[in-house]
Amino acid sequence: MHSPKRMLFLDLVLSLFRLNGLLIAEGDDMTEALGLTSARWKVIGVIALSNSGLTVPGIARVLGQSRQAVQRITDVMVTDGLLSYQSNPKHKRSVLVVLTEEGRAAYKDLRDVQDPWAIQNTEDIPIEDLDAGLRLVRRLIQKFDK
Amino acid sequence: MHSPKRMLFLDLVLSLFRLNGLLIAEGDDMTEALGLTSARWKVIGVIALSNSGLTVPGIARVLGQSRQAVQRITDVMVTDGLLSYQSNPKHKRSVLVVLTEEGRAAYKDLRDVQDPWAIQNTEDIPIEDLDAGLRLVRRLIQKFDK
DNA sequence: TGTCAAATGACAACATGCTGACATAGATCA
DNA sequence: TGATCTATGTCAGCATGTTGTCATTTGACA
Repeated sequence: MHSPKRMLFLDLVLSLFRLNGLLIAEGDDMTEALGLTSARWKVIGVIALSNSGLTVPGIARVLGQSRQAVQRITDVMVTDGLLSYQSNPKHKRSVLVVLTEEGRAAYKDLRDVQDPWAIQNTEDIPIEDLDAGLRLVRRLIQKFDK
Repeated sequence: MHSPKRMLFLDLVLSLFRLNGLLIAEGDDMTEALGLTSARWKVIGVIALSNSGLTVPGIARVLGQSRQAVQRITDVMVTDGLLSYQSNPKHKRSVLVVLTEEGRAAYKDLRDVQDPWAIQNTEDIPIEDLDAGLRLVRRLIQKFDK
């Protein structure tokens, strides 16, 4: 008991909570001028990265959130003109969520602030460290994502 | 642009969001039978690990959250008998938050489920990997925690 | 000591996540 | 085909986080 490994892991988990909060705060600060929030640029990012259209439950699966939470965000974003719903040939009720012109512009603006941010905050971190970290995170995700 | 490092970092950030949600879900499942939630065992953990007493804003600083959010949680936990407020010799208004008997019992129960969980989920991960991951996370925290 | 900035408590409004419940559409299979 | 299970939309309730505001207490400093 009190094995170093166990303590290390619990420390890692608590630190991840902390980092998560800081990253969301960073993202919110960064996109405040664009009228975006963390919940919104997550959705915009997922849609922009998908080739074919995505449904609301599809976005939720990518983000690992409930479809209801995503639905609420997308509804507001449609009202705000960033997204639009497009009839889905594969499903009568479940529409596809796509970026509007305004949404694509927002994604470009997002990239314009996000890229320098990413570059700046990794310039003193070896790429091997980032890669190893990503592999560990993915390994843990796979472990907990049942 | 589109440098591998930048893409790697953004991928890492998105994966961290995903992992954060999964860890909270894990914690909630694990402590459901104890009548705890993620917000509550975070608070209990912080208090249990502190030698001297902590004030509400102090807990908030450790967790990296707003004092208002922590205040609301602790108020409910006092009502539920897990915590109690103790007059603070150093400050007339800002009381110390301490664990009650019931709170200490809850912390023990928490440890009883958390320890096996930590051991089980790290048995196939080299301690060096965990250590490297923690160092990376801490490095990023330091970068964003102004 | 007197003043003033920072810390704290308290309250409100709001954003974002969750789960539960129910009806309907889609998919699977005997 | 028909029965049945799964996926989805929708609405509701709730937990947890944020920010903003204002009064009060602390603490630092001229």
